[in-house]
Amino acid sequence: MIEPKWQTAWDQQQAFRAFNPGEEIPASHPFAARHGVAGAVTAAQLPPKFYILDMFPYPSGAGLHVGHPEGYTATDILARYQRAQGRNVLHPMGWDAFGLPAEQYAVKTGQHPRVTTETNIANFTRQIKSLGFSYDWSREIATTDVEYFKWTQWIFLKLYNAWFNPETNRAEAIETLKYPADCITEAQQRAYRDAKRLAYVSEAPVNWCPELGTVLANEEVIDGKSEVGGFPVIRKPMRQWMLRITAYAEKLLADLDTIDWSDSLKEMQRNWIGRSEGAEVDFQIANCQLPIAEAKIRVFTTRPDTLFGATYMVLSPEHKLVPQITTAAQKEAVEAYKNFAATKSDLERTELAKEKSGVFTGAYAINPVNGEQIPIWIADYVLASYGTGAIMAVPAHDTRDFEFAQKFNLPVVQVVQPPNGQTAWQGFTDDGVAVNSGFINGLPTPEAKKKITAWLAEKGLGHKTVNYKLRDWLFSRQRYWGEPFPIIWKKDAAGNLYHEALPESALPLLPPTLEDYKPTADGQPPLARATDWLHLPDGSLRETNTMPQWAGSCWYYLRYLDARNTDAFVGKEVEGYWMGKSEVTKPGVDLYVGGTEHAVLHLLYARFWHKVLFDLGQVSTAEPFYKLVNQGLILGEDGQKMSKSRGNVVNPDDILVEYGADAFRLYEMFMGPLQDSKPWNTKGVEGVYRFLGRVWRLFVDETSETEFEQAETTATDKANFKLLALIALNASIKDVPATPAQLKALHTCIKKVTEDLDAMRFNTAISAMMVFISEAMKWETQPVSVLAAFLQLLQPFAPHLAEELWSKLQALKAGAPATSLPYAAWPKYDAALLVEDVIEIPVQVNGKLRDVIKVALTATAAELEALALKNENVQPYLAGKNVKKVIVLPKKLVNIVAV
RNA sequence: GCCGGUGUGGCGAAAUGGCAGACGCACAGGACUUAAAAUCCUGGGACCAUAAAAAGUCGUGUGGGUUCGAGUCCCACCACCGGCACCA
Repeated sequence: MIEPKWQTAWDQQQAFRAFNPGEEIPASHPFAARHGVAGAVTAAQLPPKFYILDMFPYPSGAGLHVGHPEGYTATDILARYQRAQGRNVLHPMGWDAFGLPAEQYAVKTGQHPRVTTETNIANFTRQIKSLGFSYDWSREIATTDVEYFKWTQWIFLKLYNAWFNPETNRAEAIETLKYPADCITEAQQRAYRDAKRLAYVSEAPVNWCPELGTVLANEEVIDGKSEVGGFPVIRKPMRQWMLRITAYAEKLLADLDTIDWSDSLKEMQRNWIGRSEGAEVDFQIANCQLPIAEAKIRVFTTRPDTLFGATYMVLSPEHKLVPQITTAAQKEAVEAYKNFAATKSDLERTELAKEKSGVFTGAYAINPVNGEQIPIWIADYVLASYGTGAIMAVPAHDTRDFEFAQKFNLPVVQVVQPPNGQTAWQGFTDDGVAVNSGFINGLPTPEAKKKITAWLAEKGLGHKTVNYKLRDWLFSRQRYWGEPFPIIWKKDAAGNLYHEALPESALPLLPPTLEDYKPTADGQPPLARATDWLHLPDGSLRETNTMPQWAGSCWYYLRYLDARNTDAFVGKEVEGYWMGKSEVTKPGVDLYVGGTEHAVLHLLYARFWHKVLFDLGQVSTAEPFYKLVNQGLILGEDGQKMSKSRGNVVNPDDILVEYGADAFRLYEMFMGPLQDSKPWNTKGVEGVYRFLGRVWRLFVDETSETEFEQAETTATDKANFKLLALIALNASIKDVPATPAQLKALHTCIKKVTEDLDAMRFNTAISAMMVFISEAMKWETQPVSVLAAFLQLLQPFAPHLAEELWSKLQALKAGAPATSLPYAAWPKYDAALLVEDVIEIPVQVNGKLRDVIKVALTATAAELEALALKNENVQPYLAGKNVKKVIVLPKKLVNIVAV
């Protein structure tokens, strides 16, 4: 009964509304009372902001499991803590509501995905609200709201109408693009412009998943299978929308140093971006009919120092020079191999990876450093999409080249001497000393690289360069339940298709109503079924792809700032206040908590969008999320990952019925460090439930509670919160001054809880409160002031119980006006109250503990040494030995070194 | 293969280089009760010893090292978890 009472009260008061600059603050709101502000105030008049964000959930039909509320509880505790510390706390919640399950359900039943989505959101809302989180629900958003995805489409237009200017090193409006001299006609300029946009169309082979009926981004393909569902993925050439995230590779990498994320997460992003420094080198093709300028093959290598050891070259089967250099004799074999490589699915490519394959083209290239003719092969171990799609093979010092050379009997020439004479040079890939390498002989690898790169540059044969593994982001999906692209397709006079953006005034572009959500018979996306929608009066066609689920989650944290703004995706002043940096506030989101599964997808995409918006002057920080913490997985009671098939899923609803939200919250935090994975144990919930019971019994008079229980069982109205008034406080609670011992217990607890919350050590904070309660239970009288301070510490963890007891305690305080607990100023500890007069000092002999002595705090080093040496438990260990040295750390320990 | 992380009682865990195991679960014993539940109190790393204790020895994945002193720092190895993986 306590929990619904307070949840209702918080709702009615809008207790956790976060106020924007310029927003009307009701004088009756506790925030106004705490900070002495009311009415509309400027950003400068508001207290410093604290933006604490959860990764918003996908509202699935299954509802919450116990993993979701772990992060939410942690952020809620900190939100409440920061509120008590006097911050203006922004703590919002919303829904990542586009997605496949609702669409698949629609395909099966014909029910509109929106209906399914709304039902699921309602269920999630109920579950989340039952946990007593202090979200500002007035800012709730769903990515599927028309008013939300209008702005998602708007941001897409920003990307579409921007290009990355390498000279200024940032994105700029497409209008600033200068055309080359030979770009004259409208069509030429359009083609040039379209090729530069941050959102562009590509015809490249994509990851097609037949089972899901859609393409997937590289990041969504794991081991040749779809991340969702584990279905096979094949490569298929298709026309697709791409986002030029590669233009931001360097910034995405470099700015990791400016944010407070875990090392492992940063490392994952670094690996994904995959920067590598090296050189591009041109190899002339021997005896070639092509014009001299075109008759060369450019390769990328991180080991230019091994150039003397390049004994053959390999092109990817898709390389554009392959048809031109292949000799008549090899034509058939090369064609066959190309077909073989093209039809292989990604999965097969991975499986066949162990065995190298390839075909000789019949052509030769000239090694620029020694003029030797080396054969040119094609092989699928060289990827078309990385570097230049061609390599120089140095079998002696590259594992893959070595395997290939062994299989096809190609020559292997040593050019690096391993530093350790024992190591075989064949297949040695680390740094060493250059040998058999002409003018770089004798140089260690780093110097050899430098010297030969400089030599290549001087001769015009090559230059230093940087490559990234990161690929552009495949941004279109063949789905119904996603944001439609605000794009139309037209034909020019010559009959060529081209695309054009809708004007901003045409937003939002709604998806059409459909009877059938399946793709069309000829493989077109479901939107193509809506012929009325598809065809515009002027003969142009709408784009039928939709955006991926990531689109909505790329910027939701910005919409929360100003969720009901109809004029802009976010107001400028509002954005500046919540994301801005000051002496006390961090730039961007102060704390973002979510699962590690989004390490490279969501977090990379969102950073990319944010950087584009930053370049375009739409937001004020270069990074969206200043501090990020990944909560660990909660495993089932069997220590296995929770899953339906294992039958070890714990439903929070069941725990709530049995133990209540406060115990649930407390247990989730008490299990262990937030970042660690740990198994669920319902018995553990009982432990913290017992603790809350002890808190309750410390405060409450037993007789009155019995009366309440009787009244409750006979009451007709189960939600009659007034019955709670029957419960009286324990007679031992009095408005009297606290004793020194009581103050010491309290302030020890305040110190520990405060420090632990600052460091996000929730489990040890709870244990400190347990220690305090055990202590307080022994007291004959409990001063109101001490218990009130304790309730303030407890409030972030167990807000319902704390509020109820607080409200009763306030009545007992003579004359003091009732303060709203969530806005009561966080207690400060007084270090002077914590000092002991007599302390215990361990005494060691040769590092082993032999006794513990009690001494005055003020005992000097000399006194401690004397006490330790004559200690009777220490004496036996000194017998027959010389005391060589005595280490004395006043207030800490004594260690006697004796031999 | 490469990168990152983690190894502490029966279990979840705690410990600025300074008394290892706080707090909690489970367990055992006791109090209250006709009884049970709830609650309260007590105990608890292992070994050795003992009627019981005290004392003692060992103990933080393994093996070395640094230090007066190591769960904590360094080196090597093992196991598990996560990520990447023909990226030249």
